[in-house]
Amino acid sequence: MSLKFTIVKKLDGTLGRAGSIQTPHGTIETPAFITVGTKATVKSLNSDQIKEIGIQCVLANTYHLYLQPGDELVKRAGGLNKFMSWKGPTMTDSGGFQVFSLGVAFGKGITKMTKGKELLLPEARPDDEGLPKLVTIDHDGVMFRSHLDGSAHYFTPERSMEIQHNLGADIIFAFDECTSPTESIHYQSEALDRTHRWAKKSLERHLELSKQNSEQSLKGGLQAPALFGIVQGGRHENLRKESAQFLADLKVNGVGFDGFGIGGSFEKEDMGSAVRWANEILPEDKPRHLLGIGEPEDLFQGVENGVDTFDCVAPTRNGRTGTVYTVTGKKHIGNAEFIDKFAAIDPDCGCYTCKNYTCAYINHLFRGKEMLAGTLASIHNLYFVTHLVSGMRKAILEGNFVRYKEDFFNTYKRLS
RNA sequence: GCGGAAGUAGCUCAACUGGUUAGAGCACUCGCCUGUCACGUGAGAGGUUGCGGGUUCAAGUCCCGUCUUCCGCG
Repeated sequence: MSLKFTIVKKLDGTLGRAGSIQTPHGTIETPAFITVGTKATVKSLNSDQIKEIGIQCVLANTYHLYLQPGDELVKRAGGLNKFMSWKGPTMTDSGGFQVFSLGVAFGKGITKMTKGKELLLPEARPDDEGLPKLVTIDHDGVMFRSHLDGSAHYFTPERSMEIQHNLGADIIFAFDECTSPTESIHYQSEALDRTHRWAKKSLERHLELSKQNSEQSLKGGLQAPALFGIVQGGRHENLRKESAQFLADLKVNGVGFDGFGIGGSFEKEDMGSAVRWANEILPEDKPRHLLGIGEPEDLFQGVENGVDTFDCVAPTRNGRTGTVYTVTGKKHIGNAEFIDKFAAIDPDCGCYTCKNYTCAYINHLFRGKEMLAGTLASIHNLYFVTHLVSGMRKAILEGNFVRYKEDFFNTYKRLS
């Protein structure tokens, strides 16, 4: 496999560690925050801006790129890196999250992270009646109805691997079923069996394709990616542990996964323990990615519990919709208090936005619905989160992680 | 000066022949967003219906007066 993971230093008394992941397109120093670029673009930013922020890696999406412009086209373009003109490491998600986001979550306001356990009660679940259904799950795969034009597309683990190999990211993920936090333990268990069955099929097909790829790469084709298996199991300790063990042990012709993703949806307070259950079992010498997690408090929890990389839409989506991160918490930059605040979002921030623009100006851009608004806020938010996590790495290496965390939460308050 | 039309939320406009608590869009205020269906979305505040009389059980709506604006004619 084309990936090498090295642990440089561990965080005493926890599962945390600082290390590096070497990929064909460069090294990711971990812990690291990875930026989401679903459709081969970090929304509103170009490659130079992504690089200047200090972003190490971009994660794109299989389902979206398969629908548009098509994985074959991306392959013809020379792969994801060339297509989007990004020289650093890349990942692609398998489409497993869309089983959830376009499935049971579609149009119902259910999110990956629930707040308040009442949502987990069956009687609080929204009714299915009259709502559009874009996903049908069966034993072998998932039928998606395109959110773009309604056309039907059947995804299997094998198909997801083929698409991801065409896209050509450095790290790809097994096709899984991301379940809703509102599902019963019975359903979670059933879904987990599916995810495990699909994990094996993903690995098998991946190895076949890798063999073909390596023959092609001698002739100048794309290098074979590394494959991460995904741990599921919802909020349940036994399922999480079972899943971690299954994936850790899974081998095809003596070859296992190159790393692991931890997926699923959580009740806010349960996330840390769900991650710990998995990471206590997953092999220490393989990298672990926590899928779709990204608020500052969650990132600290993830790192302490042994997560190496994260991806999350929060910095970019929040930025585009007017919420910015500051050392005292999140703020709505479009609010009236910023109309005439002629100072940077954070005077001590080193990002391009804070070095060049005032709150008043960004407030004006949001009120005027100017495109630059989302760009400037995204730059700031990505810088904030990226450097928060790289700061954790530095703190682990220097042995002052606890103080780093305390200093952060001394001023940072959650909005809600 | 004469004739006509129109005055309803900050703005643009609704409200069948009089009939509950005068609505909507935008703007405004405040939320929300965690492997992107997303430059998305929810809620709230905001009106003595130009002003003054009258008819009626009941008036944004009908009548009279008055003010303002627009159009046409002098």
